[in-house]
Amino acid sequence: MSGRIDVFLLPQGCSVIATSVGRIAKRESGRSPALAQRGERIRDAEATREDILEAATEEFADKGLSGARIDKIADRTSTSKRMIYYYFGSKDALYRAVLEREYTRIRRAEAAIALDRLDPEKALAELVRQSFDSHLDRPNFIRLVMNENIHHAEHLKQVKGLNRLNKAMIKSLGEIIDRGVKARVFRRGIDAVDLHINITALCFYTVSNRYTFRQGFALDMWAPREIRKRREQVVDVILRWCASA
Amino acid sequence: MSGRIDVFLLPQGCSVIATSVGRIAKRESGRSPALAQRGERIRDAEATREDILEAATEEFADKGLSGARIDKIADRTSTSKRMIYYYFGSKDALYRAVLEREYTRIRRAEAAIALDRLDPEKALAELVRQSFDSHLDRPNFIRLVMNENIHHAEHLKQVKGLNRLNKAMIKSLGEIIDRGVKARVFRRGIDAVDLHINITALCFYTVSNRYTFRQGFALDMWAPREIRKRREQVVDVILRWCASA
Amino acid sequence: MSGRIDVFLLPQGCSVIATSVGRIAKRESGRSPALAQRGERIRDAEATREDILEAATEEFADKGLSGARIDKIADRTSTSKRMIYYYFGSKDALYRAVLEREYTRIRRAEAAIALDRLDPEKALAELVRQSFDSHLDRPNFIRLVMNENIHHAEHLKQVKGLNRLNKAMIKSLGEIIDRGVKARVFRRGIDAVDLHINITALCFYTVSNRYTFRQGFALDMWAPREIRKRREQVVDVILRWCASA
Amino acid sequence: MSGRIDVFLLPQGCSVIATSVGRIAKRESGRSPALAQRGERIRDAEATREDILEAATEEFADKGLSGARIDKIADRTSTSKRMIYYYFGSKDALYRAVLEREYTRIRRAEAAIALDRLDPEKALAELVRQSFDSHLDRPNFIRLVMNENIHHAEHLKQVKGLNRLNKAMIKSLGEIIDRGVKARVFRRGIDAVDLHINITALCFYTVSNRYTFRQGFALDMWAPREIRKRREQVVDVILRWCASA
DNA sequence: TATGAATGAGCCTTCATTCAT
DNA sequence: TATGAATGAAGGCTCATTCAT
Repeated sequence: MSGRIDVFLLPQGCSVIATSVGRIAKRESGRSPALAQRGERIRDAEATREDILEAATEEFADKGLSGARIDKIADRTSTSKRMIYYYFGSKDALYRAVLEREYTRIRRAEAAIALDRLDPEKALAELVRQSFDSHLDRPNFIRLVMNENIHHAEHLKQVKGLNRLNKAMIKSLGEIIDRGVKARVFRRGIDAVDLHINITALCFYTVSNRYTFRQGFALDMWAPREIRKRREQVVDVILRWCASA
Repeated sequence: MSGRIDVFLLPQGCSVIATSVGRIAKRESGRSPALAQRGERIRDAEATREDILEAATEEFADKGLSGARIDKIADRTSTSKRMIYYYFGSKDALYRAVLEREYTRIRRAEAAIALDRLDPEKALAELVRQSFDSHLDRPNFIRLVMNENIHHAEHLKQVKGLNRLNKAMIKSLGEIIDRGVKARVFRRGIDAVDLHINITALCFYTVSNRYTFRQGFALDMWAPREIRKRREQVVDVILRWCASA
Repeated sequence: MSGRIDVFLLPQGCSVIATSVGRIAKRESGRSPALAQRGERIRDAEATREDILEAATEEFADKGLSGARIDKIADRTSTSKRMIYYYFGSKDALYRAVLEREYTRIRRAEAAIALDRLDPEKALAELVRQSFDSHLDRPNFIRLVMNENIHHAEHLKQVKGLNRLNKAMIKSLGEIIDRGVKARVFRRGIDAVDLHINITALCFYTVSNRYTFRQGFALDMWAPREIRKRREQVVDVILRWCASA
Repeated sequence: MSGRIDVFLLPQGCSVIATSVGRIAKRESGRSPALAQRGERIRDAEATREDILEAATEEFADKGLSGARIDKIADRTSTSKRMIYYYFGSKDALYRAVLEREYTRIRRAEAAIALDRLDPEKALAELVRQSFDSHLDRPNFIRLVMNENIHHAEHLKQVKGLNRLNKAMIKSLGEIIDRGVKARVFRRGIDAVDLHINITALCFYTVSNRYTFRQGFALDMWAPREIRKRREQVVDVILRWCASA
């Protein structure tokens, strides 16, 4: 149950690694009854919280904040509606908890170290691929981000410690650029934040606008064949943009 | 009746020109009384419809379909809530009317002809700039598109005649590419649809993810200075991707 | 344009003859233009009234007073909703007009004279059959009567001159009874009003409770075969009740 | 919990016994606190349901489905409008629940056994009297049935298990007829269903058409004196119809 | 006589939230 | 920690009716 390690470029421009935390098992035995009970209680509480958050994430991603229904969330849950209020207090607070969890679920990328061993072009290509896959793997998160942008990020404002996450990513990108410039494979003057924006824009759009695109072009950007082609194209766009000469 | 001519790359990939139709003037003179009276009636009805649509566009873009309030829309209007139902029948139908209007308001680009006179690189650069500006000028439309994507474009499906709009844009891009390849300034093998996706992704993202980006980076992509820089950067990314050698 | 002559036992116990007044032809020629125009106007007005009443009768019978929709009535009409108000003033007034028309459309039965020539038993049998058919032929009227009873006949109260209609019927029944008693085929002591109630009850129920009966018995009382059988049975019940010995 | 035992001839032809279940008392003692508490809860819910149904029956009988007002129903209740939706979901569903309750509230007639001891004529007379009284006692039910017939029983269709109720009544009637034929007091060839229709028609009409009758005849069929007379007359009509010779 | 546009009142229904146990 | 019952506020929508021409 390690969770897959997952490099992610935050839509706002942060490369990270997500560990998909599975639901904590409800009961574990082998302890003194009292302790076990207490432990179970705690675990149960955590499990219930997780259960609710999981259901809420689906619903909020699907319907947006106002479109989501507490009743529907409760239905997807093994507990009752009342518990949602017991644990989270209100619909808005639950939404913020979902938002926060989705953002903080993403962890720093130890994998970034591995990139150091590759030559700059391959490192950048690999980073772009990982970013692309990370976007593709979490459409619910993308939808939550879209939802936040529609609402001027008014709820995200109340979630703390976001920009900390981005610094590491920018640093990684900066290092790769520097190495590339020294190796004369990348041109001078590329800003790490700009690079990040361009990578993310190309990745994000592929996931975010799937449905309206399909409506206008009768072409599904998510078909396996299209996706493979698109991923390499994004790599191509980025590498050509950075290339020297 | 000119309105500003507005090249627009539909998020799904269509370059067009939008003519922002303002509210039709209520009274025009110089006709026989009977006809004028009849004309006024009709114009009043049309004006009321437009009035409602304008208000609804704001509200729906701001709050999404379920978050929008008919009462709020009525408040922004010079008429009453009842009239909304008189003209549109239901909230959903009003939403679809807004969607349809926002999409069909965009017209074919006569300006495309002008691009023919420029050399391929300048023509492409100009097209990208126009696309960029078109996205920037219509944040409400962008938000409606985001909203549709969140909801799997289920409402857009009911709007007819969308892909027709895209063909012209793809054709324009294809012609520019061809000219560029012949002039040996663009490399071979660039697909017009791919080019369109890349242009749109970079433009769309700049507008769509403004708020979450600002939250993560403490940087406003829409500040005039940033915008000017970003527009040229998008041009740069695209031109480098197409460039030969 | 005679219309069928139609003996009817009013649900409250009145045997009458209805002449189904068809819609008045809209245009007749052969007069001076001015007069013709005026005439047409008048006829048109009458025709419009009839048109509306016809449509309203259907709707009110089908949905009841509160269930009926002015819009629906207007749709069934060749004129507009506005005209309904022009001619009748309000929904309630229209309903009363429908009620009054349905009741007064029924005329005295000249056919009753014909019954004089038959011997008492045959005369009574014939009267019952005519009553039965009259009920069967006008289900809309039956439904309006049911509706009135649900609402305690509060609207019927405002319709004048009803009981006048019943007197003739009671008189006819009385005469037949008298003849029968004299001829020793009917027993003494039968009250004409009671007789009328019993006839009407048996006829009315056959029409009025068709649908709930069908639901409870999976048997359609209106099937041609059933109807024929039922009609003779009603005759039988009444004759046996009146028979001497 | 006895309720009055009430032989009823369903308007579609079913003789039954109704037990008018009043509102269940809110508190009963003599149990363990926990159980009692749980019990009270359940009883409260049931009591609330009953309370609503009782009020709704009045309103629907009085105004019909579309004429009835949820607000008015709530006003007659000790709870709120919101609770109506909590328990029944919609106005239509509430109406169906009322219908179902009114129909199923009627139970099989144990009293029918008692009829076995009477000779056939007295048994039939008694059955008719009971049917007559049952109709008289439940004018609201009669009005609901009328309402259903106006609307082609479209809501009754969705209520299950109706015709089961009728079988017992038809059986009882059949047995009495058979006994009467054997005893040579009834003639041969009387169909139980026909008999049932005739009984019900005469009873139903007395209740259903009270108001229009009063309007046409200036005579109240429900006046105590009239009622007593009418009841015996219905018995008379039925017995004469069945009589041998 | 006729018509399309407009409207206020009120109705059915939903939703997030809290109470009592 | 957990639960079914209860609720006020408000939202979408409908309806008979009237206005302006």
